[in-house]
Amino acid sequence: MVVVTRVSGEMSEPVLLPLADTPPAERRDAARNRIALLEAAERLVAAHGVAAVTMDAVAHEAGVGKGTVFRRFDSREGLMAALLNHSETEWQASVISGPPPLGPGAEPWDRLLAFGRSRLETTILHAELIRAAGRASTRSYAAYSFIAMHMRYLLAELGVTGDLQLLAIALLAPLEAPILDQVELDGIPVDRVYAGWVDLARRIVGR
Amino acid sequence: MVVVTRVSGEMSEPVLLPLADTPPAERRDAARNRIALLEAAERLVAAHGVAAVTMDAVAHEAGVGKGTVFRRFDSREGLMAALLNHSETEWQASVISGPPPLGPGAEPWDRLLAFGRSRLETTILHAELIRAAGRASTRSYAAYSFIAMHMRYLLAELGVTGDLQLLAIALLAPLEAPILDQVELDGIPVDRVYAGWVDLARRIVGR
DNA sequence: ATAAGAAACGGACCATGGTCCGTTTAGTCC
DNA sequence: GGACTAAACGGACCATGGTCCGTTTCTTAT
Repeated sequence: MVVVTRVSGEMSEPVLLPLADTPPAERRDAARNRIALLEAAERLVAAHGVAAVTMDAVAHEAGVGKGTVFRRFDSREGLMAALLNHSETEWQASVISGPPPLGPGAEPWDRLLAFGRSRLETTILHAELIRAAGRASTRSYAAYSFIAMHMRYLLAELGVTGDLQLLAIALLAPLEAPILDQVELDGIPVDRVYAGWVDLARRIVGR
Repeated sequence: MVVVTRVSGEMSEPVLLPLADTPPAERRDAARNRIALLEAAERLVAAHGVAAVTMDAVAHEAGVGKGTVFRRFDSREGLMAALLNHSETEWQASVISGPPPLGPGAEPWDRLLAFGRSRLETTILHAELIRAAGRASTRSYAAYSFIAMHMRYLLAELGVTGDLQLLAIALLAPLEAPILDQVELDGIPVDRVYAGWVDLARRIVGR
């Protein structure tokens, strides 16, 4: 939303130029509370783990009413998804502009391998949060669309042809929390999962 | 567990030969209640959908206390997983001994394609239940191990070499509910998902 | 048949996610 | 600055999953 300070002279026409269908902008108190809640939640996670992040607890820790938590984040899953997005921002930055081979500058194939490895590790690292975010993590979860998009980009760079969206999903799936769940139950070590994934990538890309 | 009827003559020795660490066998009332609960739950699903399957509702419908429901199935997810297993039994039978190409008798490649298609449809059909079963659906969910095992078998038949377990997971992943969730959000039609999966299979199998 | 022990039962009770609505507060317009 | 409106607030309230423990029922041994 673009705010134009009132033109002092005559013709004191419109002052707000809402871009397309931009949401009406957040009220100050609302914004303040969002931040307070996010920080409170982070504090709770750090101190007592994801399980301790109760809606009541967060509300209390942030010094607001419970209703406020729900108005801001819709549900517990929504709150978790918000935490997740925050956590993954740094990772995204390193993909977009960090050092190679994860960041730009390396050969596509090497970037792909680095991407897979890094994604696998990040998923494991955030596993608790991802599970707690449930479906919200794939929905509003900005992180996911980024991941899928980048994968499509890498596949295109590698000259892969076909339904890139579907191929990207297929290549990403074995690195996602729900699938990893299945794997870890059998006690397979991470390195083997990665090795299997590389083999898969080779077959898909055609190397 | 093997039960040997008492030998009428002398030497009236042991009567129960528990195999290895077989659980102590279910008491009559327990067994009766398990069935009553399962049927009650099925009735509720049929009548009002998965969402209406409340633990209280099931208990009431089965004419049993709530505690009993939990003792039998551990949790709501556990109950859902049980329902799921029941639903999938028929499908499993058609894979094991039904008509080709899903059942035995067809070429491995054709069986693989039929398997993928059928699995995709079944997942969509049971989507609600699968979601409601959550993690229990991959854990105790007997159905899943069957699926994975059959996929490994087909890959082996096709002469695929490598980490078959991992490849099976990768090939199955795009047909699973959580991944399908992502796809359906973008409104991709089922046929396209299937086509994408076939392409994936081709690349993995090497055709 | 009876007694003893183990296992199952049932429903009150607790914790937590989610809703509702009367009250308060940030913006806006004069 | 004061009035007005829409949005945000807060916490009582509800629904539902899950636990607990005193009571009842099955099973086995005598």
